[in-house]
Amino acid sequence: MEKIVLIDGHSILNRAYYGVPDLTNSDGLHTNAVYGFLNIMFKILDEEKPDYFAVAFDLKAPTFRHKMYEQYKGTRKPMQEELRQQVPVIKEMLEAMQVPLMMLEGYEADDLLGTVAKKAEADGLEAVVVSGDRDLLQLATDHIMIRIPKTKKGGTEIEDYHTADVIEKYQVTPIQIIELKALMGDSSDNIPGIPGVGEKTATKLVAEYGCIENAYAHVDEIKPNKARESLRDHYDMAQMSKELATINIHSPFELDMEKARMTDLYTKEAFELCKKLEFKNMLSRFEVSQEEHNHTAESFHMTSDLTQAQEWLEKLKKEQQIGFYLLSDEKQEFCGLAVSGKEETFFFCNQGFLTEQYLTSALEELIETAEQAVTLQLKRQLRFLQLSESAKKKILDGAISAYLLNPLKGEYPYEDLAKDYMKELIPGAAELLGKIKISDLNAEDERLSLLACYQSHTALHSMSVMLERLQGEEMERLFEEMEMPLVYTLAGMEKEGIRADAGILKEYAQKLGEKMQELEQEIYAEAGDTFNINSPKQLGNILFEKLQLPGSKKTKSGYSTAADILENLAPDYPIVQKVLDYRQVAKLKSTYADGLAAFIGEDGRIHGTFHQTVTATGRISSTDPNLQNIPIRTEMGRLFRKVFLPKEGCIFVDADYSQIELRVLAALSGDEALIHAFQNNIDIHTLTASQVFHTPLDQVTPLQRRNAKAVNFGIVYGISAFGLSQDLKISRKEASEYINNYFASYPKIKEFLDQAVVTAKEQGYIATYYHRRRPVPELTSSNFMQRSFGERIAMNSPIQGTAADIIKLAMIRVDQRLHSENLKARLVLQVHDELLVEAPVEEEARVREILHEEMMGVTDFPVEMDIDIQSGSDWYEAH
DNA sequence: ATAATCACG
DNA sequence: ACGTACGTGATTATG
Repeated sequence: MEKIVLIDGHSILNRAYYGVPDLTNSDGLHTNAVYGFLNIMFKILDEEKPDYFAVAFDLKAPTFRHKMYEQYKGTRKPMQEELRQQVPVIKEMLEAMQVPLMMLEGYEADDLLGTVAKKAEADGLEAVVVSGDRDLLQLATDHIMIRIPKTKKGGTEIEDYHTADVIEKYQVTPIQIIELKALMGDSSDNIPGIPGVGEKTATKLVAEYGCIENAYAHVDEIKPNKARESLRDHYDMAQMSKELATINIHSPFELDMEKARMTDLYTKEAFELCKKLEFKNMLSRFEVSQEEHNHTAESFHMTSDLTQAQEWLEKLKKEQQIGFYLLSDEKQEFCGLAVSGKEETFFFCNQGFLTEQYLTSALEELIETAEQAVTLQLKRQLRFLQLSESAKKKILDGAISAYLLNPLKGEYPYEDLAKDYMKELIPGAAELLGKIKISDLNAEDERLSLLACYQSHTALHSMSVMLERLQGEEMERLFEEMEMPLVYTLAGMEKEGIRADAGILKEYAQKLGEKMQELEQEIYAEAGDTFNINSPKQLGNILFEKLQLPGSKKTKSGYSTAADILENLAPDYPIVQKVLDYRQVAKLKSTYADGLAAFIGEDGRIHGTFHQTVTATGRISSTDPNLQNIPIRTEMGRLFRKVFLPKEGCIFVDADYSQIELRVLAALSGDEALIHAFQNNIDIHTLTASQVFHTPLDQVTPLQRRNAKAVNFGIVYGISAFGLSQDLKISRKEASEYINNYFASYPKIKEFLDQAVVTAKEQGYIATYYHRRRPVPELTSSNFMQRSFGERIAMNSPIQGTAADIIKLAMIRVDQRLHSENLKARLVLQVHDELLVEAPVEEEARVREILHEEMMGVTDFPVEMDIDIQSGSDWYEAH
């Protein structure tokens, strides 16, 4: 049997608009709705494989049905501008794909869909109607299926309805959907309905009386008094609603079935439009045009031959600026080298005479010869290279420059750089490789070449644009003098790693395991049931339902069992304390005891990864494992620091900035009181306590100091009375009193924080002392919560970011000193305000001096940076 | 894949 | 009235 698919254009476009996060192409054109529409359309067509296909749209002029409603209600909601501008785009796309658009003056899309679907059914076809609008359910029969897509996170789910499905879900026949809608109304479809009649009552009425007219015939019998009276009072409304809800299946519209016959959607015009809209993962659907899609690849060449390679390398030596990319596989094994000149890119396979040794040396030479060399993700490649200091200075990393230009993206794959800075659409790694692993490919596989060449090509050709932008935004020095040198420091730290004792870890794991079992049994005994304590859902049910504990709070999926809630209950309920203990022990065992052990390499050291392009503020992050969140706040956790040891003959020297963020705040704001306090070594939390609580300095109680410390934290986080009240478990009123007192004592800080918000609103971004930018799009949100979030970001980012800049500069300087003074001591960890150095015992004194000089010497603020230095034979002792 | 929780600064 | 403190990453459970 032949089949026709009909799409409700506006309805699906609307669904897509709200279901797909905002997308724009380089021209600033919003494309999310079009993108979502096409995804839904392709999915449906792939599933249905119809013989005919058309899309219905309303015409702009108000239709009869809407006019009627507008008289009643006065206005209609205007369509959002971002959505409105996408309507002509999707129409253009469909026309390019030769899909007929069904439109008729005076009729809604619903009417055309109904008319065509019924006609198709009568002609012996299967019809599939796709809409987000449940009104359409009235069309369902055994041969007309209504499909309602729901854009969920992670994909599109579609609800399908034939007659039986409608009855099952709504307890009424499809045609009675009209009655149902007329009674209960539908705000999204502008049907008023009967006041006071909701889904329940409407369903009951329809089930009982079949239709509205019959319900009115028996209106005296209707049970709920309210509904009966409302029905009586609103007879005219019921009639109008029914008319509004009824789809006209006899509209004078005829679909030209020949034009609707499915042909190839993937026309040249559609391809061009997709390209313009930058729907690059849709381009793969256009098989015919794939070659054109890859036109840049025409300038790529590969070889495994030594003579050929030598010839190409000679050619490359004449280039002033080169791009390069050392390709490695998942196991970090060398796979080949790509080098780009102005016109062409060459790939050298890891094959025959072209060994890793040969190729890396060749690249080192090329970098020496060139004036500038550009790559992406340099740090990964440094394991293969030995560069002179002069060579290091010539290299730029495009992923890092892209991060500086927009630190909110999180990832900077080459295809994004090509799109954003070169207006080139090229296939990404996922598209090139699919699920294939690089290590499974032959050394001469063309896909390896393409991958490396695209990286190299993009690095080279995007950099000029990015440099210009960086210049314009005054971040050139940040890039070249801070971020690029830091790459080498971080690479050194990763290569060095940090020694960790597997034996001690195993011992802790054992002990923690025993403790866990103990607690587990005790918890089960007190709960009178066994359950999975690690499951917040099960735990919440046990605590707040079975045991009826008070103070439950909501989350999206049940009760909150977060620590701050449980801590309130712990003093009164032993089981809660045990759950908290269990959680702590379980965390320590899984993340640290077992977790860290898995990362100890054959050399007895952990080689984690530091990320330079991840955080929004400019901080470094750490993974595999995260070495920046090793426990310290509880003694049981702190013991893990005894696992981290210096190698034979070495000692740890640990230096951390004291109060770096508050010192930065003092410097940036110029607040005299705060500057004076730091200059005179006054305990900052005690001072704040004395100001906030109007108490003489020498009479501040420990509790007051603790609370003042929370206020200081709050200031750095972008203060809010609510946040502070929550943290200190005090009323919002008290919290805002604290804050007011604080600002009265430090007026320039208030000025500074207010100015940060104003500046961020004006410019769209906020910057650190060293010009690092963070965009704050949240500030334009119409949502109060979002906007407040943006304000806190604007207050916090320059502080956190400037502190991050300072320690980055310190790292570079310390690292350079260690090298230039030919010391064996090496930087091994950075934890945001702390540097850990592994030093031969005889170098300890020198290293302490260097740390002191370089960490303090970064800034010349009116407030000096201060550091604490300690040494020890493990990290526990040294910090 | 996402949410909840918790480790750090 | 709204409903959160800023920045991260790993683990576990669960859809």
